[in-house]
Amino acid sequence: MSAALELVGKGRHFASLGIREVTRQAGVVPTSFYRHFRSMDDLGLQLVDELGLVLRRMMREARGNVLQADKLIEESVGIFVAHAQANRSFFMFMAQGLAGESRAVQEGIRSEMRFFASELANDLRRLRLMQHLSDADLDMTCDLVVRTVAFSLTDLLSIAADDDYQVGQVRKRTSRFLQMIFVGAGHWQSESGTAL
Amino acid sequence: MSAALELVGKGRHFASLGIREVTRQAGVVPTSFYRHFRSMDDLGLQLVDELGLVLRRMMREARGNVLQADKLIEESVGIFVAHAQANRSFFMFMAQGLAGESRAVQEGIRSEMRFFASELANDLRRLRLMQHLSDADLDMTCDLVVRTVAFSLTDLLSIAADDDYQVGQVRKRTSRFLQMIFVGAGHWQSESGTAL
DNA sequence: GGTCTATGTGTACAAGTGTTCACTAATGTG
DNA sequence: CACATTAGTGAACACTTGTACACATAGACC
Repeated sequence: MSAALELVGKGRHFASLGIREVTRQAGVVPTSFYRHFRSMDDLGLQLVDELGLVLRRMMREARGNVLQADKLIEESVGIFVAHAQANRSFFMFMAQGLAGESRAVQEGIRSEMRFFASELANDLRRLRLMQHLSDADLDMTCDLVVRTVAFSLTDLLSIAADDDYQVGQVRKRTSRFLQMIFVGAGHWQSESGTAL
Repeated sequence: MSAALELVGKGRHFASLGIREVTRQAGVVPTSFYRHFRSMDDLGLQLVDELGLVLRRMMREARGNVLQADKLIEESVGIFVAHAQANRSFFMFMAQGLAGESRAVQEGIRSEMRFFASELANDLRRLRLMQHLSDADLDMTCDLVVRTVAFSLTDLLSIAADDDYQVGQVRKRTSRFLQMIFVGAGHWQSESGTAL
């Protein structure tokens, strides 16, 4: 699994990896592959499971570190970016998998994102934020937030990991996106029938 | 090029396609490939160019058909969904390419999206909408809109093309996302420093 | 009609592919 | 200690792959 991630981290697409290639990178003979996985799709699925762990660690850290509510967005985005940088290959795999060729992997990643969104909704409830929104509307908002962050991932992964200026730009832009979404959420319902 | 698209439409990932496979699908001998393309990456780049045409056709239709401003979002999303359905393989290629393994294709698609966003901004200006936003803020808003729609693409492409109910759901959800964004844009600046 | 260009064909080759099978070394458990 | 399980090995198989080269054909243009 690490070997596959390393190859992805080097710019390869998961869908184009072969069994021999992965085992070669792992410094192991091709037949050994079958001791652990039935197929490449299987490996992909197990990677999705591990991705879930990475995301949960990230959530835990975010919950611990975001203290003052007025910088909630900036700090959360910062933590996200930091984790994405620290686990670049993992997040590349995630970005690839969303439109990948294994339906199962695709669904797995999608489900991780749903989980993430619902946890975010719970956190907002716990913090007594956005209390005027119905449950459904809060869920929708969080879904939109998670999608927006996920898309920023592709920005982040397409620039050099050590290009601090560009990374800063991505962080700033993502924060503003989220601010706009939350401004919209703040004025939701009251006028959701008007304008445009 | 059509052959490659057909394979993508069948669920394959572009990055995993080989020259022989594509030419086989095209009903032509492998060596013929080199008459038209230098490599698979090259083929991908030409597909991006053609994708640009598809997107422009879509914009033109949207501009022609969106008459009453109060249904602007619903109608635009409807047109987008219709085009995505009619050119499923093309849009699959686009979704794949965003996190694909060819840097050039990636950048090409990204650039098409930027163009799309800037055209959208121009249209809004022409319609005298969102006039309280600075140019930069309008651009940002349109960027966010385009990203949101692009992400909906992955929802759309992951469900059966003839599942009208689910397609309707995607359309409805996408519209609500955009509404929320525009509500946010409508209240931008005035209070962009407050709350959350 | 002769020539040029674009496209496609057939053969060939070295290298890489997924999978199988029988074998081996290490590990922890009774 | 004996034994079962787990992880790794090496050789072999039938294919598939990218690419090179010389050759064929059909249409456009003088």
